[in-house]
Amino acid sequence: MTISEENYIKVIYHLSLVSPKGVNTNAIAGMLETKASSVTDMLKKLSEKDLVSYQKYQGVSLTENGLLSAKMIVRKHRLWEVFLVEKLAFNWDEVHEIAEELEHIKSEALINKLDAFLGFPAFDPHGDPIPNEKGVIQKVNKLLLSEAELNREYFCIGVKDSSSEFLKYLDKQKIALGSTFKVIEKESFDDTLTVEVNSQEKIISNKIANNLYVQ
Amino acid sequence: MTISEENYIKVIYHLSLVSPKGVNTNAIAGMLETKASSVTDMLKKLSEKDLVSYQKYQGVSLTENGLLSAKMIVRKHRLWEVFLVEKLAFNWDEVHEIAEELEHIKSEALINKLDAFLGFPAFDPHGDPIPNEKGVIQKVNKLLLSEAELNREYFCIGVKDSSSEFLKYLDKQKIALGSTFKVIEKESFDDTLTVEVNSQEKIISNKIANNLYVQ
DNA sequence: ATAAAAATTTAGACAAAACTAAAAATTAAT
DNA sequence: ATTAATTTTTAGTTTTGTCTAAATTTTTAT
Repeated sequence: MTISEENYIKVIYHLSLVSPKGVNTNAIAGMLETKASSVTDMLKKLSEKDLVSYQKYQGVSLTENGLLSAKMIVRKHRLWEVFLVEKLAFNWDEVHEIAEELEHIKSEALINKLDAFLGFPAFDPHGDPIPNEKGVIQKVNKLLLSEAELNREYFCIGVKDSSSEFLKYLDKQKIALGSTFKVIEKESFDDTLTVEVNSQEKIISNKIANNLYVQ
Repeated sequence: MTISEENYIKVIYHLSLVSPKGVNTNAIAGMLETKASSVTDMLKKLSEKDLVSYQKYQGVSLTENGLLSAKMIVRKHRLWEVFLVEKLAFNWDEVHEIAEELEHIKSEALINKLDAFLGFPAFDPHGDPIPNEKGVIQKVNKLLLSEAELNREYFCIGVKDSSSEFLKYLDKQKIALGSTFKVIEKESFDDTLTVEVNSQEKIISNKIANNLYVQ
Protein backbone atom coordinates (compact mmCIF):
# COMPACT_ATOMS: atom_id res chain seq x y z
CA MET A 1 0.00 0.00 0.00
CA THR A 2 1.19 3.52 -0.73
CA ILE A 3 1.04 6.21 1.95
CA SER A 4 -1.86 7.79 0.11
CA GLU A 5 -3.81 4.54 0.05
CA GLU A 6 -3.12 4.03 3.75
CA ASN A 7 -4.44 7.50 4.52
CA TYR A 8 -7.67 6.79 2.66
CA ILE A 9 -8.13 3.45 4.43
CA LYS A 10 -7.54 5.07 7.81
CA VAL A 11 -10.02 7.86 7.16
CA ILE A 12 -12.66 5.43 5.91
CA TYR A 13 -12.12 3.41 9.08
CA HIS A 14 -12.63 6.39 11.37
CA LEU A 15 -15.68 7.60 9.46
CA SER A 16 -17.25 4.15 9.38
CA LEU A 17 -17.22 4.06 13.20
CA VAL A 18 -19.59 7.03 13.08
CA SER A 19 -21.66 6.05 10.03
CA PRO A 20 -21.52 2.26 9.72
CA LYS A 21 -24.03 2.11 6.80
CA GLY A 22 -21.46 3.43 4.36
CA VAL A 23 -19.08 6.35 4.14
CA ASN A 24 -19.73 9.32 1.81
CA THR A 25 -17.31 10.51 -0.83
CA ASN A 26 -17.61 14.08 0.41
CA ALA A 27 -16.91 13.09 4.01
CA ILE A 28 -13.66 11.43 2.93
CA ALA A 29 -12.71 14.42 0.81
CA GLY A 30 -13.33 16.68 3.79
CA MET A 31 -11.12 14.69 6.14
CA LEU A 32 -8.28 14.41 3.63
CA GLU A 33 -8.59 18.00 2.42
CA THR A 34 -8.90 16.82 -1.14
CA LYS A 35 -11.60 16.93 -3.82
CA ALA A 36 -14.49 14.51 -4.23
CA SER A 37 -13.30 13.57 -7.70
CA SER A 38 -9.93 12.50 -6.31
CA VAL A 39 -11.74 10.36 -3.76
CA THR A 40 -13.78 8.62 -6.46
CA ASP A 41 -10.57 7.79 -8.33
CA MET A 42 -8.99 6.32 -5.23
CA LEU A 43 -12.09 4.35 -4.24
CA LYS A 44 -11.95 2.58 -7.58
CA LYS A 45 -8.36 1.65 -6.96
CA LEU A 46 -8.96 0.47 -3.40
CA SER A 47 -11.93 -1.53 -4.63
CA GLU A 48 -9.71 -3.24 -7.24
CA LYS A 49 -7.36 -4.21 -4.41
CA ASP A 50 -10.23 -5.61 -2.34
CA LEU A 51 -9.67 -3.15 0.48
CA VAL A 52 -13.08 -1.49 0.22
CA SER A 53 -16.42 -2.50 -1.18
CA TYR A 54 -17.67 0.28 -3.34
CA GLN A 55 -20.69 0.80 -5.54
CA LYS A 56 -21.09 4.00 -7.49
CA TYR A 57 -23.14 6.63 -5.68
CA GLN A 58 -23.76 4.23 -2.77
CA GLY A 59 -20.89 5.09 -0.44
CA VAL A 60 -18.08 2.81 0.62
CA SER A 61 -17.17 0.41 3.43
CA LEU A 62 -14.05 -1.54 4.35
CA THR A 63 -13.68 -5.20 3.40
CA GLU A 64 -12.22 -7.63 5.92
CA ASN A 65 -8.78 -6.95 4.42
CA GLY A 66 -9.31 -3.23 4.54
CA LEU A 67 -10.51 -3.32 8.13
CA LEU A 68 -7.45 -5.24 9.29
CA SER A 69 -5.14 -2.89 7.40
CA ALA A 70 -6.87 0.10 8.98
CA LYS A 71 -6.50 -1.34 12.46
CA MET A 72 -2.80 -1.96 11.88
CA ILE A 73 -2.31 1.66 10.84
CA VAL A 74 -4.21 2.85 13.91
CA ARG A 75 -2.14 0.47 16.04
CA LYS A 76 1.07 1.95 14.71
CA HIS A 77 -0.16 5.51 15.12
CA ARG A 78 -1.13 5.00 18.74
CA LEU A 79 1.95 3.02 19.73
CA TRP A 80 4.18 5.73 18.30
CA GLU A 81 2.20 8.32 20.25
CA VAL A 82 2.86 6.39 23.45
CA PHE A 83 6.55 6.27 22.59
CA LEU A 84 6.71 9.99 21.92
CA VAL A 85 5.02 10.89 25.20
CA GLU A 86 6.41 8.21 27.52
CA LYS A 87 9.94 7.93 26.23
CA LEU A 88 10.72 11.18 24.45
CA ALA A 89 8.82 13.47 26.83
CA PHE A 90 6.61 15.13 24.23
CA ASN A 91 3.40 16.72 25.48
CA TRP A 92 0.14 14.98 24.45
CA ASP A 93 -0.77 17.88 22.16
CA GLU A 94 2.46 17.59 20.13
CA VAL A 95 2.42 13.99 18.99
CA HIS A 96 -0.36 13.66 16.44
CA GLU A 97 1.42 15.10 13.40
CA ILE A 98 4.62 13.15 14.02
CA ALA A 99 2.66 9.92 14.50
CA GLU A 100 0.90 10.63 11.20
CA GLU A 101 4.27 10.12 9.54
CA LEU A 102 5.54 7.29 11.71
CA GLU A 103 2.38 5.24 11.16
CA HIS A 104 3.47 4.58 7.57
CA ILE A 105 6.76 2.85 8.43
CA LYS A 106 6.35 -0.66 7.07
CA SER A 107 8.18 -3.18 9.30
CA GLU A 108 5.97 -5.48 11.34
CA ALA A 109 8.92 -6.57 13.49
CA LEU A 110 9.45 -2.92 14.35
CA ILE A 111 5.97 -2.33 15.60
CA ASN A 112 5.83 -5.52 17.64
CA LYS A 113 9.19 -4.81 19.26
CA LEU A 114 8.08 -1.25 19.95
CA ASP A 115 4.92 -2.63 21.56
CA ALA A 116 7.02 -4.86 23.84
CA PHE A 117 9.44 -2.03 24.64
CA LEU A 118 6.51 0.12 25.75
CA GLY A 119 5.11 -2.71 27.90
CA PHE A 120 2.13 -3.52 25.67
CA PRO A 121 0.16 -0.38 26.47
CA ALA A 122 -3.62 -0.63 26.13
CA PHE A 123 -4.29 3.07 25.51
CA ASP A 124 -2.58 5.96 23.79
CA PRO A 125 -1.92 9.35 25.46
CA HIS A 126 -5.44 10.55 24.54
CA GLY A 127 -7.12 7.49 26.02
CA ASP A 128 -7.79 5.76 22.70
CA PRO A 129 -7.44 1.97 22.75
CA ILE A 130 -4.50 0.37 20.92
CA PRO A 131 -5.39 -2.61 18.69
CA ASN A 132 -3.28 -5.68 19.46
CA GLU A 133 -1.14 -7.65 16.98
CA LYS A 134 -4.27 -9.37 15.65
CA GLY A 135 -6.25 -6.14 15.34
CA VAL A 136 -8.42 -6.80 18.40
CA ILE A 137 -9.50 -3.65 20.18
CA GLN A 138 -10.44 -3.74 23.83
CA LYS A 139 -13.95 -2.38 24.30
CA VAL A 140 -14.29 0.18 27.09
CA ASN A 141 -17.40 1.51 28.80
CA LYS A 142 -17.30 5.25 28.67
CA LEU A 143 -19.58 8.21 28.49
CA LEU A 144 -19.21 11.88 27.73
CA LEU A 145 -18.92 14.22 30.68
CA SER A 146 -22.02 15.94 29.27
CA GLU A 147 -23.97 12.71 29.87
CA ALA A 148 -22.71 12.19 33.45
CA GLU A 149 -25.13 12.00 36.37
CA LEU A 150 -25.12 14.68 39.06
CA ASN A 151 -23.09 14.12 42.23
CA ARG A 152 -21.39 10.90 41.15
CA GLU A 153 -17.63 10.38 40.98
CA TYR A 154 -16.08 9.85 37.52
CA PHE A 155 -12.57 9.56 36.13
CA CYS A 156 -11.42 11.18 32.94
CA ILE A 157 -10.32 8.34 30.64
CA GLY A 158 -10.06 10.02 27.26
CA VAL A 159 -10.72 12.91 24.92
CA LYS A 160 -12.94 12.90 21.85
CA ASP A 161 -11.31 15.92 20.23
CA SER A 162 -7.54 15.51 20.32
CA SER A 163 -6.67 18.77 18.59
CA SER A 164 -3.74 20.65 20.01
CA GLU A 165 -6.00 23.60 20.91
CA PHE A 166 -8.34 21.49 23.02
CA LEU A 167 -5.49 19.63 24.73
CA LYS A 168 -3.69 22.85 25.57
CA TYR A 169 -6.92 24.19 27.07
CA LEU A 170 -7.14 21.07 29.24
CA ASP A 171 -3.51 21.54 30.33
CA LYS A 172 -4.33 25.12 31.35
CA GLN A 173 -7.33 23.89 33.31
CA LYS A 174 -5.19 21.15 34.90
CA ILE A 175 -7.42 18.46 33.45
CA ALA A 176 -5.65 15.25 32.44
CA LEU A 177 -6.38 11.55 32.03
CA GLY A 178 -7.12 10.27 35.54
CA SER A 179 -8.60 13.52 36.81
CA THR A 180 -11.68 12.97 39.00
CA PHE A 181 -14.96 14.66 38.08
CA LYS A 182 -18.15 15.30 40.00
CA VAL A 183 -20.92 17.29 38.31
CA ILE A 184 -22.44 19.62 40.90
CA GLU A 185 -24.95 21.44 38.74
CA LYS A 186 -26.17 21.59 35.16
CA GLU A 187 -27.44 24.91 33.81
CA SER A 188 -30.51 23.96 31.76
CA PHE A 189 -30.36 27.06 29.53
CA ASP A 190 -26.99 26.32 27.87
CA ASP A 191 -25.94 23.00 29.46
CA THR A 192 -22.95 24.61 31.17
CA LEU A 193 -21.71 22.40 34.00
CA THR A 194 -20.44 23.24 37.43
CA VAL A 195 -17.94 20.49 38.11
CA GLU A 196 -15.57 19.51 40.88
CA VAL A 197 -12.32 18.56 39.14
CA ASN A 198 -9.72 17.03 41.45
CA SER A 199 -11.69 18.60 44.31
CA GLN A 200 -11.60 22.05 42.71
CA GLU A 201 -14.76 23.70 41.45
CA LYS A 202 -14.81 24.77 37.79
CA ILE A 203 -17.32 25.95 35.20
CA ILE A 204 -17.24 23.83 32.06
CA SER A 205 -19.00 24.65 28.80
CA ASN A 206 -21.14 22.11 26.98
CA LYS A 207 -18.65 22.01 24.14
CA ILE A 208 -15.86 20.96 26.50
CA ALA A 209 -18.09 18.46 28.30
CA ASN A 210 -18.94 16.93 24.93
CA ASN A 211 -15.29 16.17 24.27
CA LEU A 212 -14.29 14.52 27.54
CA TYR A 213 -14.84 10.81 28.13
CA VAL A 214 -15.38 9.68 31.70
CA GLN A 215 -16.09 6.44 33.52
CA MET B 1 12.32 17.99 0.25
CA THR B 2 10.54 14.91 -1.02
CA ILE B 3 11.70 11.43 -0.02
CA SER B 4 13.10 10.95 -3.51
CA GLU B 5 15.09 14.17 -3.34
CA GLU B 6 16.42 13.20 0.07
CA ASN B 7 17.57 9.85 -1.27
CA TYR B 8 19.47 11.52 -4.09
CA ILE B 9 21.13 13.99 -1.72
CA LYS B 10 22.13 11.18 0.62
CA VAL B 11 23.63 9.08 -2.18
CA ILE B 12 25.53 12.05 -3.59
CA TYR B 13 26.88 12.69 -0.11
CA HIS B 14 28.14 9.13 0.32
CA LEU B 15 29.65 9.04 -3.15
CA SER B 16 31.34 12.40 -2.74
CA LEU B 17 33.25 11.07 0.28
CA VAL B 18 34.90 8.59 -2.10
CA SER B 19 35.22 10.84 -5.16
CA PRO B 20 35.39 14.43 -3.96
CA LYS B 21 36.09 15.88 -7.43
CA GLY B 22 32.51 15.33 -8.53
CA VAL B 23 30.02 12.49 -8.54
CA ASN B 24 29.09 10.65 -11.77
CA THR B 25 25.55 10.32 -13.04
CA ASN B 26 26.02 6.60 -13.55
CA ALA B 27 27.33 6.09 -10.02
CA ILE B 28 24.20 7.72 -8.62
CA ALA B 29 21.99 5.65 -10.89
CA GLY B 30 23.75 2.50 -9.72
CA MET B 31 23.25 3.25 -6.03
CA LEU B 32 19.59 4.18 -6.46
CA GLU B 33 18.84 1.34 -8.89
CA THR B 34 17.45 3.79 -11.40
CA LYS B 35 18.42 4.98 -14.88
CA ALA B 36 20.98 7.64 -15.76
CA SER B 37 18.31 9.69 -17.52
CA SER B 38 16.25 9.84 -14.34
CA VAL B 39 19.33 11.02 -12.47
CA THR B 40 19.91 13.82 -14.96
CA ASP B 41 16.32 14.98 -14.50
CA MET B 42 16.69 15.02 -10.73
CA LEU B 43 20.06 16.77 -10.80
CA LYS B 44 18.45 19.63 -12.68
CA LYS B 45 15.78 19.92 -10.04
CA LEU B 46 18.24 19.74 -7.13
CA SER B 47 20.37 22.34 -8.85
CA GLU B 48 17.35 24.67 -9.14
CA LYS B 49 16.88 24.28 -5.40
CA ASP B 50 20.54 25.09 -4.72
CA LEU B 51 21.19 21.70 -3.14
CA VAL B 52 23.80 20.60 -5.68
CA SER B 53 26.06 22.39 -8.09
CA TYR B 54 25.73 20.72 -11.42
CA GLN B 55 27.20 21.34 -14.86
CA LYS B 56 26.18 19.17 -17.77
CA TYR B 57 28.56 16.26 -18.38
CA GLN B 58 30.83 17.43 -15.53
CA GLY B 59 29.45 15.53 -12.57
CA VAL B 60 27.81 16.98 -9.48
CA SER B 61 28.70 18.04 -5.94
CA LEU B 62 26.71 19.21 -2.94
CA THR B 63 26.31 22.90 -2.14
CA GLU B 64 26.60 24.06 1.46
CA ASN B 65 22.82 23.66 1.77
CA GLY B 66 22.92 20.22 0.22
CA LEU B 67 25.77 19.11 2.46
CA LEU B 68 23.95 20.14 5.61
CA SER B 69 20.76 18.44 4.44
CA ALA B 70 22.71 15.27 3.71
CA LYS B 71 24.30 15.27 7.12
CA MET B 72 20.92 15.69 8.78
CA ILE B 73 19.58 12.69 6.89
CA VAL B 74 22.63 10.64 7.87
CA ARG B 75 22.20 11.84 11.47
CA LYS B 76 18.61 10.63 11.50
CA HIS B 77 19.49 7.31 9.90
CA ARG B 78 22.23 6.56 12.42
CA LEU B 79 20.30 7.70 15.49
CA TRP B 80 17.38 5.49 14.50
CA GLU B 81 19.79 2.59 14.05
CA VAL B 82 21.06 3.12 17.60
CA PHE B 83 17.47 3.18 18.84
CA LEU B 84 16.62 -0.04 17.03
CA VAL B 85 19.63 -1.91 18.39
CA GLU B 86 19.91 -0.43 21.89
CA LYS B 87 16.25 -0.06 22.78
CA LEU B 88 14.34 -2.49 20.59
CA ALA B 89 16.93 -5.29 20.63
CA PHE B 90 17.32 -5.62 16.88
CA ASN B 91 20.53 -7.22 15.65
CA TRP B 92 22.97 -4.91 13.83
CA ASP B 93 22.27 -6.64 10.52
CA GLU B 94 18.51 -5.96 10.68
CA VAL B 95 18.36 -2.21 11.09
CA HIS B 96 19.47 -0.67 7.82
CA GLU B 97 16.26 -1.05 5.82
CA ILE B 98 14.05 0.19 8.66
CA ALA B 99 16.31 3.19 9.23
CA GLU B 100 16.07 3.95 5.49
CA GLU B 101 12.38 4.65 6.09
CA LEU B 102 12.71 6.34 9.47
CA GLU B 103 15.35 8.78 8.21
CA HIS B 104 12.66 10.61 6.20
CA ILE B 105 10.47 11.53 9.18
CA LYS B 106 10.47 15.31 9.22
CA SER B 107 10.32 16.63 12.80
CA GLU B 108 13.50 18.24 14.11
CA ALA B 109 12.19 18.14 17.69
CA LEU B 110 11.77 14.40 17.26
CA ILE B 111 15.34 13.75 16.26
CA ASN B 112 16.83 15.97 18.96
CA LYS B 113 14.69 14.34 21.65
CA LEU B 114 15.62 10.94 20.32
CA ASP B 115 19.29 11.95 20.48
CA ALA B 116 18.88 12.94 24.14
CA PHE B 117 16.91 9.78 24.95
CA LEU B 118 19.76 7.69 23.55
CA GLY B 119 22.34 9.65 25.55
CA PHE B 120 23.86 11.55 22.58
CA PRO B 121 25.63 8.55 21.07
CA ALA B 122 28.71 9.31 18.97
CA PHE B 123 28.56 6.18 16.80
CA ASP B 124 25.94 3.97 15.24
CA PRO B 125 25.85 0.16 15.64
CA HIS B 126 28.27 -0.26 12.70
CA GLY B 127 30.80 2.18 14.13
CA ASP B 128 29.86 5.08 11.84
CA PRO B 129 29.98 8.53 13.45
CA ILE B 130 26.70 10.39 14.11
CA PRO B 131 26.65 14.05 13.02
CA ASN B 132 25.56 16.39 15.82
CA GLU B 133 22.68 18.90 15.70
CA LYS B 134 24.87 21.29 13.70
CA GLY B 135 26.08 18.64 11.29
CA VAL B 136 29.55 18.34 12.80
CA ILE B 137 31.03 14.87 12.47
CA GLN B 138 33.71 13.71 14.84
CA LYS B 139 36.81 12.65 12.93
CA VAL B 140 38.24 9.29 13.98
CA ASN B 141 41.63 7.75 13.24
CA LYS B 142 41.08 4.35 11.81
CA LEU B 143 42.63 1.91 9.41
CA LEU B 144 41.55 -1.24 7.68
CA LEU B 145 42.55 -4.52 9.25
CA SER B 146 44.29 -5.27 5.95
CA GLU B 147 46.61 -2.31 6.63
CA ALA B 148 47.40 -3.28 10.22
CA GLU B 149 50.98 -3.93 11.35
CA LEU B 150 52.04 -7.38 12.46
CA ASN B 151 52.00 -8.25 16.17
CA ARG B 152 50.33 -5.06 17.35
CA GLU B 153 47.08 -4.88 19.32
CA TYR B 154 44.07 -3.29 17.62
CA PHE B 155 40.39 -2.89 18.44
CA CYS B 156 37.59 -3.33 15.96
CA ILE B 157 35.80 0.03 15.75
CA GLY B 158 33.66 -0.29 12.65
CA VAL B 159 32.73 -2.05 9.44
CA LYS B 160 33.07 -0.68 5.93
CA ASP B 161 30.53 -3.04 4.39
CA SER B 162 27.38 -3.09 6.50
CA SER B 163 25.42 -5.54 4.41
CA SER B 164 23.45 -8.11 6.32
CA GLU B 165 25.52 -10.93 4.77
CA PHE B 166 28.82 -9.53 6.01
CA LEU B 167 27.46 -8.72 9.48
CA LYS B 168 26.00 -12.20 9.86
CA TYR B 169 29.37 -13.65 8.90
CA LEU B 170 31.01 -11.56 11.62
CA ASP B 171 28.41 -12.76 14.15
CA LYS B 172 29.24 -16.35 13.20
CA GLN B 173 32.95 -15.63 13.65
CA LYS B 174 32.22 -13.92 16.98
CA ILE B 175 33.68 -10.66 15.70
CA ALA B 176 32.00 -7.51 16.99
CA LEU B 177 32.81 -3.86 17.67
CA GLY B 178 35.35 -3.89 20.49
CA SER B 179 36.93 -7.21 19.54
CA THR B 180 40.72 -7.19 19.89
CA PHE B 181 42.88 -8.07 16.87
CA LYS B 182 46.50 -9.03 16.51
CA VAL B 183 47.81 -9.96 13.05
CA ILE B 184 50.17 -12.92 13.44
CA GLU B 185 50.99 -13.55 9.81
CA LYS B 186 50.22 -12.22 6.35
CA GLU B 187 50.26 -14.69 3.43
CA SER B 188 51.93 -12.74 0.63
CA PHE B 189 50.33 -14.78 -2.18
CA ASP B 190 46.69 -13.82 -1.51
CA ASP B 191 46.98 -11.48 1.50
CA THR B 192 45.10 -13.88 3.76
CA LEU B 193 45.73 -13.02 7.42
CA THR B 194 46.29 -15.21 10.43
CA VAL B 195 44.81 -13.17 13.23
CA GLU B 196 44.31 -13.52 16.95
CA VAL B 197 40.73 -12.33 17.60
CA ASN B 198 39.88 -12.03 21.30
CA SER B 199 42.84 -14.35 21.94
CA GLN B 200 41.57 -16.96 19.48
CA GLU B 201 43.45 -17.70 16.28
CA LYS B 202 41.51 -17.31 13.01
CA ILE B 203 42.22 -17.20 9.27
CA ILE B 204 40.77 -14.09 7.66
CA SER B 205 40.55 -13.46 3.92
CA ASN B 206 41.71 -10.24 2.35
CA LYS B 207 38.14 -9.36 1.44
CA ILE B 208 37.08 -9.54 5.08
CA ALA B 209 40.17 -7.66 6.27
CA ASN B 210 39.37 -4.92 3.78
CA ASN B 211 35.99 -4.33 5.39
CA LEU B 212 36.95 -4.11 9.06
CA TYR B 213 38.11 -0.86 10.61
CA VAL B 214 40.52 -1.07 13.54
CA GLN B 215 42.38 1.34 15.76
C1' DA C 1 44.50 12.69 -34.34
C1' DT C 2 40.77 10.24 -35.24
C1' DA C 3 37.62 6.45 -34.54
C1' DA C 4 35.33 3.61 -31.27
C1' DA C 5 33.43 3.10 -26.78
C1' DA C 6 31.37 4.86 -22.80
C1' DA C 7 28.87 8.25 -20.33
C1' DT C 8 25.47 11.66 -20.30
C1' DT C 9 21.67 14.30 -21.84
C1' DT C 10 17.42 15.21 -24.53
C1' DA C 11 12.91 14.13 -26.22
C1' DG C 12 8.87 11.97 -25.71
C1' DA C 13 5.90 8.77 -23.01
C1' DC C 14 3.77 6.69 -18.82
C1' DA C 15 1.69 5.84 -14.05
C1' DA C 16 0.14 7.77 -9.69
C1' DA C 17 -2.37 11.07 -7.46
C1' DA C 18 -4.04 15.18 -7.61
C1' DC C 19 -6.98 19.00 -9.95
C1' DT C 20 -11.11 21.65 -12.73
C1' DA C 21 -15.23 21.70 -15.18
C1' DA C 22 -19.06 19.35 -16.90
C1' DA C 23 -22.33 15.54 -16.74
C1' DA C 24 -25.09 12.26 -14.27
C1' DA C 25 -27.40 10.35 -10.30
C1' DT C 26 -29.51 10.90 -5.93
C1' DT C 27 -31.99 13.41 -2.45
C1' DA C 28 -34.89 17.13 -0.88
C1' DA C 29 -38.56 20.43 -1.49
C1' DT C 30 -42.55 22.20 -3.16
C1' DA D 1 -44.47 13.97 -9.05
C1' DT D 2 -41.65 17.21 -10.88
C1' DT D 3 -38.24 20.53 -10.08
C1' DA D 4 -34.31 22.20 -7.59
C1' DA D 5 -30.35 21.32 -4.87
C1' DT D 6 -26.83 18.36 -3.60
C1' DT D 7 -23.72 14.69 -4.21
C1' DT D 8 -21.01 11.91 -7.03
C1' DT D 9 -18.82 10.56 -11.15
C1' DT D 10 -16.60 11.29 -15.69
C1' DA D 11 -13.48 13.48 -18.85
C1' DG D 12 -9.60 15.79 -19.60
C1' DT D 13 -5.19 18.17 -17.39
C1' DT D 14 -1.19 18.70 -14.41
C1' DT D 15 2.90 17.40 -11.62
C1' DT D 16 6.36 14.21 -9.96
C1' DG D 17 9.38 10.79 -10.82
C1' DT D 18 10.21 7.35 -13.64
C1' DC D 19 11.20 5.00 -18.26
C1' DT D 20 13.07 4.01 -23.41
C1' DA D 21 15.27 5.38 -27.41
C1' DA D 22 17.91 8.60 -29.79
C1' DA D 23 21.28 12.24 -29.85
C1' DT D 24 25.26 14.40 -27.96
C1' DT D 25 29.49 14.86 -25.41
C1' DT D 26 33.49 12.98 -23.28
C1' DT D 27 36.90 9.51 -22.76
C1' DT D 28 39.73 5.80 -24.40
C1' DA D 29 42.36 3.34 -27.67
C1' DT D 30 44.71 2.85 -31.68
